[in-house]
Amino acid sequence: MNLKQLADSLGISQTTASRALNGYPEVREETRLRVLAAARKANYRPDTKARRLATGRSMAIGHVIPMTGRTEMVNPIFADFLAGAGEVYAGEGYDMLLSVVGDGGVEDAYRQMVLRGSVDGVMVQGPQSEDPRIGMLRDLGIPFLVHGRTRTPDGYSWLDVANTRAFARATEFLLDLGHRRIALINGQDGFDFARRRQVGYRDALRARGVTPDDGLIFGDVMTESYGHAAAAALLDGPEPPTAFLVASVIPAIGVRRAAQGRGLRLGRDLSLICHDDMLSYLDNNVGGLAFTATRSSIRAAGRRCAEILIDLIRDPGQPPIQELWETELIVGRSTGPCPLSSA
Amino acid sequence: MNLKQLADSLGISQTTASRALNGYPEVREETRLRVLAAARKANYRPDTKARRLATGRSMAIGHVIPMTGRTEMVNPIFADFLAGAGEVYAGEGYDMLLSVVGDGGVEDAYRQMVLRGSVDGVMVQGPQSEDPRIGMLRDLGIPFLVHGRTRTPDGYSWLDVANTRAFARATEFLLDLGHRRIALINGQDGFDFARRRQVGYRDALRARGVTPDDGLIFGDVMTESYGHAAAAALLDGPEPPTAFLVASVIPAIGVRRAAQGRGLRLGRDLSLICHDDMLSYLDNNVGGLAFTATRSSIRAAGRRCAEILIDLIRDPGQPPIQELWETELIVGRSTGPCPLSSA
DNA sequence: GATATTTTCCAAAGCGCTTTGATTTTCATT
DNA sequence: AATGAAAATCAAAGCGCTTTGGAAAATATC
Repeated sequence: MNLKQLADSLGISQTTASRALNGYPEVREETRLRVLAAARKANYRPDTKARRLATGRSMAIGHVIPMTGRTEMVNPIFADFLAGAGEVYAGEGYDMLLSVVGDGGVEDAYRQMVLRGSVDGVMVQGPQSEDPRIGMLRDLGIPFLVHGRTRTPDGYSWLDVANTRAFARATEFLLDLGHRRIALINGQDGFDFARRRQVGYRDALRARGVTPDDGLIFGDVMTESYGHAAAAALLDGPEPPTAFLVASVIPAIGVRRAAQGRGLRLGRDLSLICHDDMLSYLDNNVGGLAFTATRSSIRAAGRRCAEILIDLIRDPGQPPIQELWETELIVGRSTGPCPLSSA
Repeated sequence: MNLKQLADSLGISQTTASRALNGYPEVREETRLRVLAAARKANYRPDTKARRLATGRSMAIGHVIPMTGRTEMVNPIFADFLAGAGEVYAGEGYDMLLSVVGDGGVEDAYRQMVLRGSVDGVMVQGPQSEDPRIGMLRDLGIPFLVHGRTRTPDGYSWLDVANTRAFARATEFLLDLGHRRIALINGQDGFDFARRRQVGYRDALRARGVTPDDGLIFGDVMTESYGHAAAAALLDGPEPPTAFLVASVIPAIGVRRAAQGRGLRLGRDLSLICHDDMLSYLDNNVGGLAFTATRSSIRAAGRRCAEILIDLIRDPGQPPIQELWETELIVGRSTGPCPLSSA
């Protein structure tokens, strides 16, 4: 059943039928109801392929999720972000177009989407400190929103959490508890969020007269086993840290495993603060993991990013929208005074 | 730049240009090269919106991911499955259309996609034992593939792991180690995979003369805190189990936390086997979590599901394709002889 | 060299919708 | 009843591509 058939069956023109369905005012109320009723009865839905061509809008937003490295990992954080964004898209009538590609193909995936006119806008996740996608998308002239920032975040729209401040505060919190040897189990080098977090950590240490020790700083893809391996190496080393600052609950679980495997209890023998993206399956509330954490919902970020991007699509002329979210520092049971500080 | 402009700039017809680009034989090799060169130079890509309307194929496959319950959780397992499927789609020129909807809107989301002609086929994840989506999709006459099965898996295409056998084997393994009180920390009731796993568990117990105890069986959304809560309740109860059979590494991490919080070490004081979907960020290999596990890569399943679905789309007349995957039982460090069995 | 074939190209139709510009109908005004 | 304005409808063009049914050019056959 297509529009023509529907219109014919009612003895009206396609134009009128189309207008009735799309809520245009220039159609008599009685006619509109007739059309609506017939459409419902026939289970008619306008063909998106035709509608998109006719309107020139594809009513879709592109996401590209990269598979990182040899093991082809897909960040679970992306899933919650997608869920948040997807919620908003659904509500606003947009489709989400997802492209899963190897690390090398990310730029090309975006270019394809845009050049082929498959999307009205694209979302950029996990920007590097210098990220070629941003210049490319600007050149292509497509609305886009970056979740995160680059080193010099000017001239484009983004939403980010205040990573530097979050990690500075967390570091200060540990310093206040007497910790001096604080390890940073960071995300992968190159990502700007990791850079900013390290800046916050280093600045906070220096502000208290503690010289950052490069031997305490690790950076890698944020898996459980990475957290375990890093913590194991440090704890078995000559000068183990008394506290850990960890970039995500996932490696934090690995750190905890390493600690407990050595008979160390978090919050007593060892302190840990992690950044908590509030992943739904790894809930870190009172009944949950209960890590002390800097917290910010990645799903809420996804929702807001979707809203902003749709806004950008609807009004492409406006100046860049930039939004910086503060994190909460919530105190769990994984932190405590430095056991050596009285010694 | 559109096809007409490209053709005009070369002084040839749209037809010829189209054929040259799409690799049809009825165009001189020299002409083809001219067209290809001009297209590359102009950075031309055919507009998907137009192409889709013209061909009648949307070259897209629909996925619907539900947000479960009040807390609106999105299964991280879906992310790895999507990644696997997405890989194949990209290689075959299909787009992935993702719809994120509340539990109640799943059916409607599928119906929308199909009726509006946005997709050539759809993927069904996480089927319930009786799942209305299957009848609906069959009625709609769209190619679809189910990852998992319903209770009576006839007349449609699916790919599933042998859940019953996997959990029977795992149970037997624990029985062999002397365990008799084995808890089942299952997935949520209603999902067929959970039902089948429970069947495997119960059958294996009964086959050895152990009467299943309903007090040892839990079922819920597979979060970390669920695993923790269930294990805590059991361990603090009057007759704690000596072994746990857990539906996923995520709740298994929660079980481990509950155990360790009570001074119990996995593999010595308490045994645990979980099902491992081989999530990339929660790798359970030698260096990783090292749970004894029934293992099957969800990402590989995603890949294979995509292949089958594309096959189904290309040749819709064929009989249903059904594939049952066996799991591996890999022995980690979380299992050991029942400490009470000698008592 | 004339005819038949094959190869190469083209004009035009069509995909199912939206939207423009014109036309008809209805209603208000005198 | 005549006129003008507003409301409701329609025919047709157009979105950018693919594809059908010929036509023209190149090649083969006699």
